[in-house]
Amino acid sequence: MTSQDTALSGGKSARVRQYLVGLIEGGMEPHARMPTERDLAEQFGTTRLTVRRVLDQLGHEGRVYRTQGAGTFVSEPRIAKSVDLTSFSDDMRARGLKPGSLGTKIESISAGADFGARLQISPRDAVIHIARVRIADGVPMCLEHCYMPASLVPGLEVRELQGSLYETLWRDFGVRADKAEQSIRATVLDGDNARALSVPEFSPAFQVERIAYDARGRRIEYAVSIYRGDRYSYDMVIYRNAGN
Amino acid sequence: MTSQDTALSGGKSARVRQYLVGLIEGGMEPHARMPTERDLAEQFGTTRLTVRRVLDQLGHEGRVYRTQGAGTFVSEPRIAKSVDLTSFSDDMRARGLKPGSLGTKIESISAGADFGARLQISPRDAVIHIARVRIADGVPMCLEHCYMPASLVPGLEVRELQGSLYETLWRDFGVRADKAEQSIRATVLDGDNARALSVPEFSPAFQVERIAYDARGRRIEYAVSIYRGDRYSYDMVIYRNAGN
DNA sequence: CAGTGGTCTAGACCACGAG
DNA sequence: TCGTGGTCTAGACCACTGT
Repeated sequence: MTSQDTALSGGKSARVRQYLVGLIEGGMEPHARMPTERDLAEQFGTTRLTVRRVLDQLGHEGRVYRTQGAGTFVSEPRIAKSVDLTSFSDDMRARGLKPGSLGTKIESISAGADFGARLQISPRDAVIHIARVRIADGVPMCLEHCYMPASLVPGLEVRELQGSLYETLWRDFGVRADKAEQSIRATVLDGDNARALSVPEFSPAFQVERIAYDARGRRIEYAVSIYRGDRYSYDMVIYRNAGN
Repeated sequence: MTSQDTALSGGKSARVRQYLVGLIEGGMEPHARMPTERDLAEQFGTTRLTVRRVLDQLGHEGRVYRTQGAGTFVSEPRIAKSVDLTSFSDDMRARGLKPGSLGTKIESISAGADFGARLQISPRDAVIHIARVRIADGVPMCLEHCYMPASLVPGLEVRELQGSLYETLWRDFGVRADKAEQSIRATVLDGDNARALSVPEFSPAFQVERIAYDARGRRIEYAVSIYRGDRYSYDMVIYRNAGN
């Protein structure tokens, strides 16, 4: 849909990206200079434009920073990549933790006005509701409620949900989440939620609401998650845009 | 530094962007189709690449969405542009509120180990500390502590800080914030902070830490802000990236 | 000054959506 | 089938950094 997809497809950008990510993760020191755009273009038999799209994207993800006239440099690793659409599983693995779930429940309900509006389906359509406690290295991190049009995931079973929901959607149902709108709010945990996350009542937490879309713009998921505030932060790189 | 700057400079992208933002804000209905890339390129005497950079950027900002084969469409307005580097003042004005400050204090301190490291200056260098309660339509929204190398803002006075700090930096000191690394945490308000924001103790809040850079990569600001959780949310559009 | 990233041109072909 | 956005080519010139 935008240049992000570059690396998903089999284009040249993908190879350039893999190479550069390999460099970054494979031992380049922070603030070390990356190869120049022109060198990379020649090395991969492509043009600067292609290389630039990849480097700009890596810049957005906070993995490199670029300075006109000087070069492109490896960022310090502390900046996370929270402005990607990632599954909880991938997120935890990227942090070196082992993701898992507790007490996964699946039910089918009718959408009603609320979920109907959010998923843009009829209020009478069936919706699959998945509730899970997500854990990392055995520690509860997040309470997750996910709602999907039942027509998208016929016959979804609990046992398919060991790992990443998005992986399951893609592997078993050919549905791919490409984009999402996400809203993050600050909240405190009430008794039930606090117990489920093994933290004291009134602990700070994030409430994250998300609507995910596939490449055709169809809404495929509405999710509400509660993340422990003591274990989570959102780290991002932001740029100044035009004054509009 | 990246394509964002396009619209800051006087290039053709700027004109295209202004035109498109004008269309979006000037009455196009949500989900209405925007002009095609080829039409825009012809209209502005430029190429598709230039138009595409602008449209991709607007997509990232959540103002339009794009579907291959179908076109580019205006987003529903509810998605905010929180992944921009904006000042509190601009942010509030974009929401239709009148920004202001209460109890602004400026002091000069020596950086010490902490601010020295964060601003990458010597611990003995002077640092300007600005503390303010930011208000919108007279209502306290946010507590802001901002630290800048004193050498960047010689002679900065309280009276210059009526509006946006970033505007003051640019207008009076030629310093422009182009990029920032930002970390958002969930927290609860203790007594003093709760009183300053006129909310009950233990209310949920965001703690936002930010290091701002200019185009040359120099650190120009370290800021810690506490935002009321009941008045604030972070809304963003996120895309799925390569698997890496 | 040489070399880097930033912007832009003028095309091309492909993948996909809708009629 | 036609028009859309997605990817890519092979150049060009400019702005800026660092020596």
